[in-house]
Amino acid sequence: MLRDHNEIIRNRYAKADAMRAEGLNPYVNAWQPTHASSDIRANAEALIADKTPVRVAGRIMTVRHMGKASFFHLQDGAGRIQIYIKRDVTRAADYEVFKKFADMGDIAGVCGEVFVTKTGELTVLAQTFEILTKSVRPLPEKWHGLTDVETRFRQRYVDLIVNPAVREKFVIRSRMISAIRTMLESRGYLEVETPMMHPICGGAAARPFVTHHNALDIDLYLRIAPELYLKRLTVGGMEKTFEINRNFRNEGLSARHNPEFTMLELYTAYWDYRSTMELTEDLVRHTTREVLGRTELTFGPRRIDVGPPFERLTYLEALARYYPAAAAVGFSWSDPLEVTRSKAASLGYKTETATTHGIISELFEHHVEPQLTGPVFITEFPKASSPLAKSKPDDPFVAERFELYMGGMEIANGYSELNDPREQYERFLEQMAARSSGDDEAHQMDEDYVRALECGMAPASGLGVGIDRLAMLLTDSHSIREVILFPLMKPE
RNA sequence: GGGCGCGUAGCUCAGAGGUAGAGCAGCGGACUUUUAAUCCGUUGGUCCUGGGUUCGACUCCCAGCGCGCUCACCA
Repeated sequence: MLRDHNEIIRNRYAKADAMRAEGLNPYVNAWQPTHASSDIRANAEALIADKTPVRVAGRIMTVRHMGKASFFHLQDGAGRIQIYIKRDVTRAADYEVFKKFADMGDIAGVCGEVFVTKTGELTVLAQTFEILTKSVRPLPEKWHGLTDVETRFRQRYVDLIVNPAVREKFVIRSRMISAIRTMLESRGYLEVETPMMHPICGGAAARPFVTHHNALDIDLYLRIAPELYLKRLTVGGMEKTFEINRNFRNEGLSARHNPEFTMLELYTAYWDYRSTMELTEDLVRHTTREVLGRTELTFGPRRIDVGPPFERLTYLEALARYYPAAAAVGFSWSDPLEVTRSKAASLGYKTETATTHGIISELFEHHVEPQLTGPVFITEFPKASSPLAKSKPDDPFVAERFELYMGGMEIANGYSELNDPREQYERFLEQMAARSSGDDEAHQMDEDYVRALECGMAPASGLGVGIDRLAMLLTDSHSIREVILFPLMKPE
């Protein structure tokens, strides 16, 4: 791989060797800039007026040779600044270095005065020029850049060099997480870190990755969710906690799924899901305003405004509104399986799914979810699919649970936490029964978690937010891979 | 896993059963305010891999690999 050198690469390695032969280091140890390109732009008038020399460093991106003078742009972390290098101004030895050794893609340092060219571009007139790092591999061309999706992800470093919009997306992602963290801290939440390696896999319904600890000779699961550990902290008296970190699910890849993805989970003692819904709304609105400076989002053809109060619909209301045929049939969580199946069949929908809630979920995901531009809270999920959630006092089939939908995607999920140890134990038993009848995503029994609940967990409510999906919304990205720096790829 | 599509120079892309093409990049030359700089000249290829058909395959066929879209899965 590293030896597949073509003529261009061989020539550039030869230039690096030639530099060494002249006593120049093609990979210098350090070089201190005084200004970023953005600093020069921000202070342009003063810098031009007092002729203060500036030191800037960056990657040579476009070169225009004109005999005994050249223009090029240096690209640094903040943007680009044009450099003018000319024989009768630049130190003679440095001018020679530029002529003999500099290539597009090299990282260079320049010191000089700031001026404006006659075409009006802010420019540094180089008094000195140094190559700080020799680049030997040619960059993609300047017009079309790099568009090949596979190369963009496999060689994200090249993508970041030549596609400024890509960098911008990851800046937005970082600011988004920072805004979330700041807001939660200001509201008294404590950021914690819980294990990524779990002896018992729980907190969600998903297939796990399995690994092995040699010294203990035990299998461990990469976590599919931090939920059960965070609620142990609630038992321990940590009343407001959150964790922003990776979850791992051993499932297929899609535009909305990467096997490792980032989740915000938070827990608040003494709250129920209604309060958590309000917090979720604040969180999304505040973060959007903080990062984008507005509340309106463009997501493909959709316009999403997180400014006004979020709409709220129960699960079955949403099904009825967005799939009117289902309303006519009238689904109910309390229907026996055969009844639900025949109702679905009357809609022309045949399924092998073995539960009432499973069939209704399929209809919801297929017919309703894509239409939920939102922001909209869907509430009152079936208890049978929410084994860690508290049920509604007045409806034994429904859990106090909500999900937030935006852009046709599930963004967040929250509920009132089940804290009755006996009921939790029984729900684990039901999950184990489902597991032994073939549902390999059902929860495992977690005896210690039940023991923790036996100590008494204050009433509490929790929230999970898909950070990658939120980043997709804030950056108008339609694949999760656009907001994950190094998405999973098959090895080359 | 199924279906559809793609894989040609460093990059972006044409092409076609009979010598492999362009632009940009690169290399050589002219040019001291250019910015897709311009002008002259020029190098560069495992046409994804392996089989097959054929006098001849980059092209057609089969298989594989990688990628994309999509369906399934992901409540």
